[in-house]
Amino acid sequence: MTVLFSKKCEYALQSLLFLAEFQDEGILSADHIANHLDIPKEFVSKILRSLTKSGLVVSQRGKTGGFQLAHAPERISLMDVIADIDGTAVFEDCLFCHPSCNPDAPCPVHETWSLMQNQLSHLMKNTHLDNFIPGQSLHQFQQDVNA
Amino acid sequence: MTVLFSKKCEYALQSLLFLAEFQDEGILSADHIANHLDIPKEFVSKILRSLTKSGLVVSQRGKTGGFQLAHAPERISLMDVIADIDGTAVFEDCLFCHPSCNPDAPCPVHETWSLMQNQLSHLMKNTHLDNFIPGQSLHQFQQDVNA
DNA sequence: GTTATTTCGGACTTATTTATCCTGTTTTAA
DNA sequence: TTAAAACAGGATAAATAAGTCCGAAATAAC
Repeated sequence: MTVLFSKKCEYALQSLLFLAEFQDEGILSADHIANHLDIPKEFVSKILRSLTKSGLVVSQRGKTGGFQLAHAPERISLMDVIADIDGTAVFEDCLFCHPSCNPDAPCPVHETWSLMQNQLSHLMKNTHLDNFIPGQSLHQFQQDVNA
Repeated sequence: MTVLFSKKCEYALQSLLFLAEFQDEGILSADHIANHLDIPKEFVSKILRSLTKSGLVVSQRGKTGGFQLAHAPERISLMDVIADIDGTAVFEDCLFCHPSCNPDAPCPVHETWSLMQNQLSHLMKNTHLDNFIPGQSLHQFQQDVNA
């Protein structure tokens, strides 16, 4: 039932994509974001606070407070978010091998799986928040996937 | 911290790969498998029992009992195992979209992500247990990944 | 200054996954 | 016939992930 990323990471991605899309509106509260994404408010709040700590967003306290991207959407990659929340094991570890498998004594699919991992990793690194804003071009994506 | 598949699925794959590799030795006990894979014995036992129910392996009770593949290794794909244990959501659901995203109103990476999912799905469907037995060719893999 | 609203941070609860235990049944071999 | 070894399966326990709560500090508007 696992779906590549943790719930936390999924919510983080969705929240940042939301912040990117409505960047013009300035600071947005956790409550506002949670309502629009249909995600538990307190959970979003907690996740955004941790993203604040790691520097991906900036926060403002007090009435009319909330969160905002720390950098331009085109400078925040999906990998930045994923690495911060879930880590990079999914892009590095060989899943199908017996425990003894390693680069020196690889299992038969080691190379192939590595290839898939590299493609995934490449896609995440080269996909930025701005690619999700309606109207953006898909050129970069198509190139990456077919590379 | 999620790594594509659940622990259960990972152990299932490793156990079946082990059964495929040592198919000549006939019935192997959960204890034997667990020892070689360094996985909790009772957990392996439980997983193999559920695989017995779904027909991927056959079991024999009593002293000298154990498990064996229900079909030839070349007829069991990784997808068979994954679909049985974890389901296929990871190959179908769009993770990056706002909840409102769907094929009719796709988010900007919908197509690209679908492509990645199809590649992954294709790889899992076209990779069979026999591909992991030492000495097997990698041709089929390389074709799939680069297709 | 007071009040309302929001982030901050930690403690807490709940749900799910992972792992273990125990009792029963089956089968083999001595 | 009996003992040992193994699967069957439900109950339980431990660990992790997901989600909630609350008091405190900050800030804007009145």
